[in-house]
Formats: sequence, structure tokens, C-alpha cells
Amino acid sequence: MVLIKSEYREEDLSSPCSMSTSSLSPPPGSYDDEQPFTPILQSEDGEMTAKKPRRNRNRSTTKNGEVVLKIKKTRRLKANNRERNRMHHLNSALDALREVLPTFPEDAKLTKIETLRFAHNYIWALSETLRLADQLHGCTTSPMLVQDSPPSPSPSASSWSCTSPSSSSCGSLSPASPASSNSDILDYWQPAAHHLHGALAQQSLCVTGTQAFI
DNA sequence: TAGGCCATCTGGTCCT
DNA sequence: AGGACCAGATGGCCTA
Repeated sequence: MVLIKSEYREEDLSSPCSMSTSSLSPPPGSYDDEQPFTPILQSEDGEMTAKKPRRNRNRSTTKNGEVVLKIKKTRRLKANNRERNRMHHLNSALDALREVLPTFPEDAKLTKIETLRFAHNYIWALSETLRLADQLHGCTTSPMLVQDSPPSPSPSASSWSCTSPSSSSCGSLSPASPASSNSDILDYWQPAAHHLHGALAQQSLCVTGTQAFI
């Protein structure tokens, strides 16, 4: 007996959301292309004699071929279920990430790639702000701290995210980004800066990285 | 209508 | 062997 961890039951497969044409007609090379004859069939009834009609043997072969086919389809459906569930969990994590990111307007939903890029930039901005706060020794609440210290996304900057500590990953994040233009970057940075300023002011700037970001 | 975004299916590969 | 992960394919929905 196999334990299925998926939260989605079989009836979920029939939901409009999960239905696609590919599931209705198997692509080339899938189940329908499988050879119906397998070695398992040969050993099913060991008592087979020469007198046994060939007709019965063929019928047995076909029946077992159908069983194999059925097993494969069941495995595929289970795999589909797991994959769907996995993607749902991934999306849930993405939603959780969106919730902690400041967006203006509030109901604006970032796309997946935008969420990842913005989170990348936002974390970098927070880290940079804390670093600058440490440099000032004072833990004083200065509006100038947030407004002036982070590098502005000036047009001269090739890529905003590439100046971050994890610049090695910018190659995969920056190209063809919806937020790669300077105007888009400003759209993301400004809310982040305001949010950051508010958060730091509330906590009197005396926060550790752990306290602030966990 | 083209393009972007998304959900889902699918087969391959790796891991336990 | 079965599950997790991944990337490609496909089709639906929405918007400029």
C-alpha cells in the first residue's frame, strides 16, 4: 500500500482547473505506445500445457497488458497530483513572500518573477541600511539614514540588483525582467525605502538583523 | 490579436 | 521502487 501525501484527492483531477487537453489525449510515446505484452504474463499460470488453447493465452496477455497500462496510468495520475501539490506549495511560499513585501498600491499583486526580484532587492536594501546604521555607531533615528544612504538606482547603474552582495545571482535574475527598467526599479525601490524607514523608526533603529528579518 | 503570465501535464533524472 | 525536482510543452485568461 502506497501512502500518498498529496492533499488533493482523485476528484480534484476532474476539476476544470486541472483539466487540459494533454490529459485527454496522451502524447506520442506515452501509455498507448506501450507494448501490451510483458514477461509477467508468461508466468501467471504455471500450469499451462500444450493442450491449453492458444486463445486463452492471448486473452490472458491482453488482460495483463491492460493491467500494466492501468498501473502506469495510476502512477502518472499520482505523479501529476504530487506535482500539482508541489507547485501549490511553491505558490503558497511565494504568497507568503508577497505578504512581507511592501507594495503600493496595497492590492497590487506582483508576478512571480517580480516578487523574487523585489525580494532580492528589498533584502539587500535592508542589509545595506543596517550596515550603514552600524557605521554611524549611534543607533539614532535619522530620516536621512534611509533616504540618503542606499545607493540610488541611478541611470548609470547597469543593474540595481547587481550591486547587491549576492551579485553572482544577478545574471539569472536581471535579464528580460519586467522590473529591469529604471522606472520600474524606482517603482520598487521607493515603496521599499518608505517602508524601511517606517519600520526602522518604529524600532528606534536598534535592531539586529535577526530581530528585524526573522 | 500578440504577448505575458499562469496552471497543469509529462517524461527524464536524481535521491532516499 | 517511489518520491522530489526539473524543464519543456500546451492551453487558458487577461491586457495593451
